[in-house]
Amino acid sequence: MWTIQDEVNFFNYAINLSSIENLMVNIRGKYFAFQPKNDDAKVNTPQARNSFIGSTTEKWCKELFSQIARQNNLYAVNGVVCEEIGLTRQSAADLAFCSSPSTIQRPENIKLIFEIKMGIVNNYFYDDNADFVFCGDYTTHKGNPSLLRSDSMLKAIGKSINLRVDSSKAKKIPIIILGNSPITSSYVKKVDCLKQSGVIQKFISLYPNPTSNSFIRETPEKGFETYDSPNQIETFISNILNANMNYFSSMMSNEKLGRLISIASQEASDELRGQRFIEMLNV
DNA sequence: CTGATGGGGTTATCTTCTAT
DNA sequence: ATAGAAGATAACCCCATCAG
Repeated sequence: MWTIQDEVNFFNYAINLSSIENLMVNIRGKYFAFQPKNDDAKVNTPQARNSFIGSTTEKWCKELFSQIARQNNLYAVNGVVCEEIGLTRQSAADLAFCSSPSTIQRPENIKLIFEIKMGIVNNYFYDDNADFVFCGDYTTHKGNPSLLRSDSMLKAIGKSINLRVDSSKAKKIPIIILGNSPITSSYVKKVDCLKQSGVIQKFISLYPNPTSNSFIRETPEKGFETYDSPNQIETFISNILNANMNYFSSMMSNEKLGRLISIASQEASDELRGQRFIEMLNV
């Protein structure tokens, strides 16, 4: 799971590829990951670390999830492209479970899509020994990491909707959002509604203890959950991979809906009735 | 060049607190 | 009871990077 050590590792890795000026903000001669909450210095904060942290968290998730993928006879792949369902080269899937390790995939070989919205959560400063030292959780600095940002939530929801409306070929692919922070109270109802309506199967925080203050650990309908262990993730992922679900949506009159139901009801089993109904919706 | 993505800094607006 | 401060929210903008 996500820890302070992962964030320290990130800075130690990135400092070799970049400079401290590109990674941290200089406040009166001292470098910080974020400006502390009560600091009033007018500082110019670099944006250069963003793409570093983006690629790092995507690889981090691949490592965490690849074992689970293999247990299900699948591969965890970063940057999956599938034009048929709207995953272009410019807007690939951050991480997906596929039946082969290739980044170019056919829709039927993509079994699960992850959208990753993770970043540096805690604050750090750079000390005289060139070490990155923890100096407070996300409540102590001015940044607003991961799923706590409203527009990160909107981006995640938007990308998921893009997949859902681009073609019906993605209807069997569950979508999961991965973060490393809690969510705000204003998104509690929304994530449960997104789960209920099938657009997004779950928002997950991979950071079990982001603060000692109280925070939203999960929502009533489990549209958002904070996971404490890889075991929990494994159970959830295996269940969702075996559920054989369909995404469907529409806007139609009771009459038309009733007509479809009565046609579907002539099939011989629940399995076939469900299948027939979904087929009719996708015309 | 354009346009998209990444995380995240900034700010207008609204709500809540605090000191009269 | 009320004015102003402080805090929270939501959405805007930023900029490095990459693909085409």
